[in-house]
Amino acid sequence: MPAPKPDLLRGTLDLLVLEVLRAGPLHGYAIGQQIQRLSDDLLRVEQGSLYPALYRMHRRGWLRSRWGTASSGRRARIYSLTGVGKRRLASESAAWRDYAEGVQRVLEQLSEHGDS
Amino acid sequence: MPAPKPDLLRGTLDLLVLEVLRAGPLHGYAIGQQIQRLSDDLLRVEQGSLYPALYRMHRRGWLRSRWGTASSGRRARIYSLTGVGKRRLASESAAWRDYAEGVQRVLEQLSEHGDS
DNA sequence: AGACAAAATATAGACTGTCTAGGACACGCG
DNA sequence: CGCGTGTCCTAGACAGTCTATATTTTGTCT
Repeated sequence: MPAPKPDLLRGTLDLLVLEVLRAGPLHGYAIGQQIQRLSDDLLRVEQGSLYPALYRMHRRGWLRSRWGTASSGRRARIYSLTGVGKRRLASESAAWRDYAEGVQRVLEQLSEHGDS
Repeated sequence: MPAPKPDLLRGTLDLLVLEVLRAGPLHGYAIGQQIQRLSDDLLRVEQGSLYPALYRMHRRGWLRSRWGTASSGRRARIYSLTGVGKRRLASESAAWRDYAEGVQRVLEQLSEHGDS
């Protein structure tokens, strides 16, 4: 059962939320499930992490929100990307790729032949 | 100039240090430079992050340390992996791969065709 | 109908780890 | 002899996730 390292989630949660919303508006609870589903259960987001993250991103203008109805019929706060959010998604996405690439290089120890 | 997202480093710094030390003992200052070099400058670790991380890992028994001499001739604290550290490297490495894989799947949105 | 589980939002407080911003010391070189 | 730089060290600010708990509404089971 996932939720492995809090410190790994930190730094990627925003990216994950933005990416999930790229496919269309969704409410908070569903966003969490979608992350879990899309990642084939490799990732899990606790509610106590998700909601504060959504407020933060909303406050920063990356998300828009309105009250609506979930597919289950219950009331829910529906989030969608703003223009700023879309641009943010692009930059977070690029930052992640660079970072992951950097880690990968260290793990493979490709460089280093001792020039100088 | 790197050092892009503190929150990305968090969760991988331990892994990076362990991995660099896998190639052999090294002192703190050199570990930081090695991470930067191996990653082709994609990654950068501040001293204020590195030293506390080394103490933490030492305290947890992942690293062994002794006073020695850097290649420059100055005194330096040389770190090396313990048995626990090697095992830790393996598990951190696996956790990273799983996590990165999970993020990748979300970014590609491969699953989900809307069955139900 | 009534009870209970599940969906969905919400929040407080603890905890942990990185950053900025310094300071200290030793060595080598001009 | 003084200065730069390699090297170590630390305090405090800050941000974000976790655990835990509460609340409301809907659907389901007997």
